[in-house]
This record gives sequence, C-alpha cells and structure tokens, in this order.
Amino acid sequence: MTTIKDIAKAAGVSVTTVSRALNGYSDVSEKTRKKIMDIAKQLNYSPNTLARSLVMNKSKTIGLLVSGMTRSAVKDNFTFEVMTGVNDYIAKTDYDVILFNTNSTKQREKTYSQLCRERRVDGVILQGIKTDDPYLTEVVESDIPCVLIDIPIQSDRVGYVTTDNVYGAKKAAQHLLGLGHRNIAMMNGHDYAFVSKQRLQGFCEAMEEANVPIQKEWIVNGDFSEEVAEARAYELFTKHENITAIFCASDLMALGVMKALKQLGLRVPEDVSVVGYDDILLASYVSPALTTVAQNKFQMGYEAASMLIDMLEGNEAKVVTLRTQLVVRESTAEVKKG
Amino acid sequence: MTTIKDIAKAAGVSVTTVSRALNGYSDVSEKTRKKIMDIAKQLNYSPNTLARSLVMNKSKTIGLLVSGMTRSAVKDNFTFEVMTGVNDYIAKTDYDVILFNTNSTKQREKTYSQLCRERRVDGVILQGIKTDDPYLTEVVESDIPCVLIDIPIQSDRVGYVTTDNVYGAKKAAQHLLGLGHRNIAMMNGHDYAFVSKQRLQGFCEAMEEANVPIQKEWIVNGDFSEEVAEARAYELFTKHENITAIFCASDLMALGVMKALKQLGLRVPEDVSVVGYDDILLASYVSPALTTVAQNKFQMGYEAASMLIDMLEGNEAKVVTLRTQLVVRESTAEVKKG
DNA sequence: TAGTTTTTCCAAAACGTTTCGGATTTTGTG
DNA sequence: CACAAAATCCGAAACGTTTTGGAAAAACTA
Repeated sequence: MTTIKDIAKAAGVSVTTVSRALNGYSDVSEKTRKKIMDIAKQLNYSPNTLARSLVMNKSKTIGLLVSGMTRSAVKDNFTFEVMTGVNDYIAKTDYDVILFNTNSTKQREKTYSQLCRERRVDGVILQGIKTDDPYLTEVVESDIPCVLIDIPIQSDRVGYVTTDNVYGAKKAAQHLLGLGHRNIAMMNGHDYAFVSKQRLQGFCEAMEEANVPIQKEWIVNGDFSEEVAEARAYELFTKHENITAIFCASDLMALGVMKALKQLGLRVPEDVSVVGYDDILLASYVSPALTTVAQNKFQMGYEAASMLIDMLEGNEAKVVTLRTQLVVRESTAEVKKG
Repeated sequence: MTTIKDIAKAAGVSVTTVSRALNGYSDVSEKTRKKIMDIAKQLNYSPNTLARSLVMNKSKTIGLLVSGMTRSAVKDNFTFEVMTGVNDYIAKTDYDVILFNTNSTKQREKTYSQLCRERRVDGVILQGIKTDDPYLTEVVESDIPCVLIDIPIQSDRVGYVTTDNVYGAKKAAQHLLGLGHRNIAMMNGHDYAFVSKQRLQGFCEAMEEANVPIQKEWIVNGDFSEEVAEARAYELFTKHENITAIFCASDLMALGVMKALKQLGLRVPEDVSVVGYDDILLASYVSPALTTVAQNKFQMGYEAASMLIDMLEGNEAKVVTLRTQLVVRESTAEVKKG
C-alpha cells in the first residue's frame, strides 16, 4: 500500500510538501502539485484515514447505535427506515457510519460510550434504547456529541428528534371519539419508552376533553410486541365485552390485537375499531387496512444525522419535533348504536 | 482522554509495560498488572483503536456495501434482513461494521475500493450491486478479502454466498406446470443481475423438461421494480390474452403484476396464477397471499459475515449455496379447462 | 558463593499522517 | 544591483499504540 513517503521519494520532495499538495494548500507551486498529483494517481495512492484521524483527533465517522436489528424485528421497518434516513444524509457528507453491535451479549462487557470512545467516533446517533438502559445516561453524560431519537434528553452536547407523540395520540383518540366511541381501550408499549408516556398522555387528554371517563383497567401494556399485545388483547376483550375501540401505541401491536379479535370472533371495524401508531409498511396491506398515526421515520433519521453533523461543525444541539399525521383506513368505523 | 502514557506515569512504569499488562502478556508481574488495571479503570481509560489499528495494520472493521438503502426500497426488506444477519454474526466477534455510502453521487468520485482502502477495512461484504458496476471488478481485483452476495465470482480472496436460484426457479415453474398451466410467462429482473440469468435458466429447464415450448415474447424484464413490472405486465397481458400464469423473479415485481392484473379485470388466481421470488414480508400479507420461492435472507447475511471472518483468520474463500423453498399460498391455482 | 535461569521490566522504533516554525529560493521594487 | 517581500519548500515533532531486543532483578542450582 503506497504512502505519502513513497510519493515524496518519487517526486523528490518532502512528505510535508506532498501532504500539503494533496490537501490543496496554497504554499506549493502548481508545477510540483501537478507532479505530485500525477504520481499519486499513478501509484494508486489512497490516504490512510487511520493515521489522519489519529493526528487530527477526529475520525470523520459517526456511530449508529440502534436496537431492533434483530431477526424478529424485521416486520417493523422502523429501524431500517431510520437508518436509511441517516445514511441518506451522511452520504452527502464526508463522514462514514459505523454500526455498533448492541443486541448481543457484548452489551454487558462493553458500554456504548466505551465503544464510541474506542472507535473515536465524532458523534453518535441512538435509536431504540430503553430509558432505563444504564448506558444511556453514560453516553449522555459523556462529552461525545449525540442525538437521540425519541428520547427527550437535552444538553449542550445532546439533542434529539422526535414526533409530536402527545398530539398524534390525541388525534387518534379524537378520531375514535368522533366516531361515537366512548368505551375506548389503549394498548400501550412499556414503561421504558418516553413515547409510551407521551402517547398515553395524548390519549388521556383527548378523553378528558371529551368528558369521557378513563377506565384504568382498559389501559394495558403490550411491550411493543405483536405476540404480547395479542395475548393482552385476548384477556382484555374477554373480560370487558363492552369495549368498542382500542388505540394501540404501535402498528405491530395493533396487528396482534386484530389477531386476538379475530380469534374472539369480533369483527374489525364492525364490532371493534382499532387504530395503530407508526404507519409501518404492513399497515396498508393487512386486511382491513389499518387506521394509524403516521410518522416519517426516514425523515427522523435524516434530521438526526443532519443535526449531528451540524453539531460537529460547531452548532449547538437542538430539538426537532416532526409532525405526525392521522391516516384513516378501514379499521375504524362508527360505533354501533345499541 | 486518558492514554497509555498517563497510566504509565501514574503507575511509575513504562508504556511498554502498560501495554503488555493490558493485553494480558505474561511478562508482567501480577502485582504491577493489578496496579495498572486499577489505574486504568480509575482513569476511565479506553484504548485508541485508531492508533492500534495503525501500528497493527488491521482495523478490526469490515465494510458493508449495500445498495437498497434507499427511501424507495423499504418495501423490500431484503437489504435489511441481510444486514441483520451480518450484524448478528459480527456482534459475536470483536469486529465492527462500517457502512459505506453507495447510493449517492459520491459513488462517482470515490470507488468502493478507495473507500475500503482509505478506511483500512479488513474485509468487505458486497450486496446488491449490479454486475456491470465498474467498481465491482475493482474490488474483486483488489487484494481486500471480500464476500459477495448473489454474485458468483470466486478467487482466493473472494467468496460468495447465494441460493440455488436455478433450482428455485425450476421449482416455481414446475409448480405452475403441475397445476396444468402451459401458457406461462416470466417477469424477469434485468440483465445486470446474475440471479436473473439463473432464474431464467431454471424456468427454461422446467419448461423444456415438460416439453412446453417457451414463448420468447412472454419473457420480459421488470427491472426488479414494482412499477416497471406493473407497466410491463399490463402490456403483456393485453397483448397476449391466453397467458394463464406468470413467474416473477421477485416478489416486488409480483405485486406490480398483480396490480396490473387487477386493472385488467383479471382475477388471481382464478384467471391468472402468479408466483413470486424472495418471500418478502408482504408476500404473506397481500391478498391473495403470494405463492413464492423463499430464500433465507438473514442467513445469507449471517453466512457471508461468517465466511469473511473466517477468511480474515486465514481460511480460504468458499462458496455457500443456500437452499430455497417453494411456499404455496393463494396466488396459484389449477388452470381453467377450456 | 558464583553461575544460570527465570521473571520482570524498559528504551526506542515503527505505523502514516498533519502541522509548526523556519529556511531557502524566487520575484518584485527602487 | 541590493534589498525586501513573496512564494515555495522542508525537518522534526506529534498523535497513541505495539513490538523488538535486551537489560536488570529475582529466583534458583550446585
């Protein structure tokens, strides 16, 4: 592998000059620059970024720390779409993305911030980690610039991008209320996600503003999992036959709920209306198509990357809140009179 | 950020000793090792992999070069599933994955092998690049160990993992033939994918063995795109009304084909049987559910990563061919008599 | 005790860059 | 032509590791 030294030797100049020539400094004559460039090309030179990073003290890499890169999570393109957004923005810069392995046992031995520090990433994007993850605080407290997705923590070195979860959930609930439903349940995620709290809040706000009493036992946690949600929904709907609608904090859980309803012989939307959250790909393909609150996952990743690069260039951390959109499909209908 | 030097100073030993203590060499007494370890922990030390990589001449990173990380490609989890497989294996090693940006304009200025060489990746996995990509040969001819996905090129430094495309396509065609179909069309991908050639071959073999003449004008290219396939299918089925079945080289194209058929008022499977390839997530959710040839994308990624790490540890490049499986759903039926 | 082996440590070079401070050469000015 | 200014170049240090080839100290051996 050819180095700057080889070029220097071939061109009969010092390594300093080669370096400065290649990097476009002005204190090298056009003649020698040309010569150096030619030799570099001829020798098929590519700079060793490791060496460069070492001396410049920046690696031009950002770390991407996602959960949800698991075999079971493919149904939920959430992670992938976010990654795509990140990649899309980063592709326009001179940064590269390094993917950190988080879903394995290695998580125990090496903390996130250790990973980041070892690889000397310039910044990091975190997605999908639980709020009680002991390493979350560690990263946030470290001085590594970082942007979080759907975790509202902010400092001068950490920003986040999220969506208007409260309002999104509120719209979903209001949609059901508008259809005449009063006995509305909610399938929430788990307590270790901020979005759960926020969506619950939005749900409650809508109910309260409509003067509809909230039944605590109608609000259950499905752990953001299709299977768990199915089981919980099965219990819920056998115990409380008067529920006519349910708002789910994720589409995946909505799918599970619909399975449970089918098993119970309840029709969607004739007997029970269900609305999801996320607008994953499947939402428009299942039957009946799922009414849901759409969030632009691609843009979330894109904005996160954009903010991070901004921060690396000296700007300060921000918070970006994207708008959600209620998309009404076939899984919701007016409540049956009677 | 604390370095080995800081530790050395604090412990009153040389950097050599610190290095060797931390790396578990035997020529340092347990007493000083303990002391060094303690100080390292106390100072919150993490090794600088950049420096390490530089001197050891290996970076413990592998490059992941995928196409299909685009906004439009989210329907097709193919890329994501492969990535997940790769990640899953790599997570068990001490390597990290660096994601290369390929889908952008940057592709023009920097070649893949340049990217790889600059970042000093130890090896690279390529997925989804076209066979006429000028940079493909460049990577293959470079001395960087690499494993290709679905591109049958082999040398001592490059291996590949693929599936039995010929046999898979053959099974699909035989399924249709077994249902009594004789007028079978094929929606292929494009000429710049090996899998297209192989699937075409499998299709033809099945037809020939069944003594069914192949109609050249019934074999069209859908460019692996839903939209293109839809347009081509529309033309095809308006022009040739006697076609009763079609084999598509990807599920996404099969979806496009089904859309076209719907537009034309043709029912699936009553009027036309459709079989796809890939078994993407949507295949089982669309209506009618798609009969298709399933390939284990996760495993493809997993095997690729496994092979690459093997190669980096001195073993030689291999070729791994995974089995496909015909999964019969609702989009195929016996041909109508008459 | 003297010699030998084993254990424990270290100085210095190397990896491939960038950059600081200054040196040398060329050009311009009167 | 002499001097100043500008243009062009370079040596050496630095980044944080690993490794080589010994050296010093400790532990045995006879």
